[in-house]
Amino acid sequence: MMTTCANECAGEEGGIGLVFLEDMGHHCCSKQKVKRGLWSPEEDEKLVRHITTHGHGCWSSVPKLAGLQRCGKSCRLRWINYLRPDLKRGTFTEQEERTIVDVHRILGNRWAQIAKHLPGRTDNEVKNFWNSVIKKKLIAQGLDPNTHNLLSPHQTKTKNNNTNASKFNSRHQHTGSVFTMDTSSGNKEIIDPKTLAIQNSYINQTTLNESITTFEFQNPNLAWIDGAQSTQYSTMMEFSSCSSMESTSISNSSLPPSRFGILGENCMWGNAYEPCFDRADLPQQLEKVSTDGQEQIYRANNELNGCQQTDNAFDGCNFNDFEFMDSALVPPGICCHVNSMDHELAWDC
DNA sequence: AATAATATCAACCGCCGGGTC
DNA sequence: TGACCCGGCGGTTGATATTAT
Repeated sequence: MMTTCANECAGEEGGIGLVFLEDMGHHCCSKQKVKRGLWSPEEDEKLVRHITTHGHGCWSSVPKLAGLQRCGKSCRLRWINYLRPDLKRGTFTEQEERTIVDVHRILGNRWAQIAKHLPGRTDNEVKNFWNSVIKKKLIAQGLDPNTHNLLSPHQTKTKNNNTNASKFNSRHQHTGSVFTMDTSSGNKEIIDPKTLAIQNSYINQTTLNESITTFEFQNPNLAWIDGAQSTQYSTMMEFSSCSSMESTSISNSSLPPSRFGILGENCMWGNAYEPCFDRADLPQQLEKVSTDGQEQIYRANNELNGCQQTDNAFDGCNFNDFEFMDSALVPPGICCHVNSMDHELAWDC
């Protein structure tokens, strides 16, 4: 028989000098006077003593059993976010910071999921750290913290005066990249990135030569890769050919190194660099590399679209600063560049 | 030293999905 | 089948700490 929280909470009385909530909020404790605000050391002690002795059981019954004038939700939150013995305190390490950025790129604001990749950290802690630190760093580097894509010059100007973004745009524009056109599908269905994140997008593999293999995300709804809402082509990435999941590096490639990692059991994340030209003009602005069945492989022309060499603008900037630009999910089991975690995300340029 | 502005983070609020009746 | 409860989650708030003026 289920015991209702309201019944359990009935009869509780507020103490003197505390801030109590009456007749509002806390739907589970609507008939109870509950204290709000910061927890006192005495309350913490009561809660810890109760949970270490009896376990929390039903959270709604914890306040009464522990002698607290809080609602069950508040007790649960206090325990999970602050009193739990396995919590890691202190500032986030660089490794943790990278993990947050990497996983956030895949999952978005799913803080609880992200926190699972950081032992001892809570979703609340991760969320606060993101909002107060990481978000600002990304913006300072000209990246949209929501999509992890480049901010447009306008957005960059609006959100931040830092000029790194425009510098990076310039650099990006002469990066040769390989793409593929999906000429067989007219499917423009827009897919939720979060949904895509849990799908096993099939990848088509094309070997261009002995050392370079390209992989195509065949799902035509690859909006997620470059942040566009719907595209009919998908970004290609270059990988060194190898036969296992062992770490490898790209050789003899004009591309900056791509980064990949394994996320959970069923998916893998990675990033690549995208071209700077308008998608609508894609076929005209790419040099055809090869044709393989229905797929046409293109390489971006370095001189296209008015993109000029602007290396000087990047003196002193490490390309690693921008390695986490674009990302995509690929299913596990393919071989690719997997040394992402070896790369430092250098926040300072 | 005083005040204002900004950053940090603990806690709350409201919603949602799953389970039970 | 619908109402209710609970745990969990993400967004937001507000108190406090820190930094700038």
